[in-house]
Amino acid sequence: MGRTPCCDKSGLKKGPWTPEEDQKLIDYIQKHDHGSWRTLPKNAGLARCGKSCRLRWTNYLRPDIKRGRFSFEEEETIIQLHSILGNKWSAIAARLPGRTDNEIKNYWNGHIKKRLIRMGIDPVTHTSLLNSSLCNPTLLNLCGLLGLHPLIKTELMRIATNLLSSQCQSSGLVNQSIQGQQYLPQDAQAQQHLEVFQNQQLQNQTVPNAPFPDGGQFQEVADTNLWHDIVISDSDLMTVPGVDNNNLEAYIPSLVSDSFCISSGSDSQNYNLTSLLSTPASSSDNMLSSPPSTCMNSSTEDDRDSSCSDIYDFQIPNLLDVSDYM
DNA sequence: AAAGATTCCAACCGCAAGATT
DNA sequence: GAATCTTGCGGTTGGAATCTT
Repeated sequence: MGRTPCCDKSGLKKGPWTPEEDQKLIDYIQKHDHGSWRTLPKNAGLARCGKSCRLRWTNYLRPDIKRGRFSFEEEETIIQLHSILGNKWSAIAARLPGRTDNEIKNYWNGHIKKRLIRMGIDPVTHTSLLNSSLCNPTLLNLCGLLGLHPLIKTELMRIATNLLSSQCQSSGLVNQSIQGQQYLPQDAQAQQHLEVFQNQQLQNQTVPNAPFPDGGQFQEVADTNLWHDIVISDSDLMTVPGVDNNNLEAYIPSLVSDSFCISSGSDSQNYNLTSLLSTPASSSDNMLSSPPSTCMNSSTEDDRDSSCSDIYDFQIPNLLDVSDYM
C-alpha cells in the first residue's frame, strides 16, 4: 500500500475557498463530472490539490447537500446508528440523505456527545456512566434520562442492563436474586441485540412478540404511547414501590424481578423492568413498530430538551437498514 | 464596551484499502 | 508479488462567530 502522495506542493493553495474557486469547481464538474480528482484541479484551473477539491465538493458544493439544523428525526437516527456502528460517519451519512459524514461528525462532537454525557451515557459505548452514581440514588435523576428522549428506550435499557451487570458483579445478592435468569456478558448482549434487530428488519419490520435467544418472549412493557404521558417532576427519581429509595442500590436485584414506578405527580406508572432487561431487542422492535415519531425542529437545543417529555416513542426511519453494515 | 470563554464547522492531515501498473 | 496511485475515512485543527462575565 503506497502512501498518499503529499498534496502540499508549492503553489497549491490551502485554506478557505473563495467564491471564484467554488464556481470554477462547480462549472467543471457540471461539464465533465469530477473524473480523476488528481487531475481535476489542473483541468479546472484550480491551484488546489485534488483532495481539497474532492472535500470541497462532497462536503459543501454538491447540489444535494442539505444544510441547516438537523431535524429531530435525523438526530435520533444518528444516535441509533452510532450505537450500532460507532464512529462510522460515512456509513451513518449514507442513511441521512443530504448530510455529509463531516457534518454528522461535527454535529456529534458538538452537540450529541455532550448531551449524552449530560445524561450520564458514555457516548462511545452508549452505556451508562451512572453505574457508580447509582450507588447514590440522588444522582439517579430519571428526569434527566427521560427528558432527553432520543435514547429513551434503547438507552434506558442499555443503562439498566449495564447497571444490572455491573451491580451483579459486585453484589452478593446477585445469585439469590436473579437465580434462574440468564444474563449474558455485555458484548454477547450487544450481539444479540444486533442479531435480533437485524432479523426483525428482515421480518417485515414488525414482530409483536419476537422470540429471543434465551427462550424468553418479548413482552411489550407498556404501550409506547405511555411514554408520552409521563410527566416527570423536577425532583423525580426512580422510585421502587415498597423499598427505601435512599438505599436503592440494595434493591437493584429487586428491580430485575419487580416492576418499577415512575412518579408523575399524583399519578404513577408501573413498568416491568424484567422484560426490559431480558429483552434487549425490545427497543428496536418498538422503534420499528411504533407510530411515527414527532418530527420536531425546535429552534434551540433547550427547546428540544424541554419539549422532550412529549416525545418518548422513537422510530428508526424506514430507510434505515443497518443490516447493510453488519 | 472589552476581554475571555465557548461553540461551530470548514478544511486539513495522515492512514488504510482497493485499484492499477 | 511488489510498488505506486487513487480515493475515502476518521481525527484533529484553527479561525470566525457567538456567548458570558
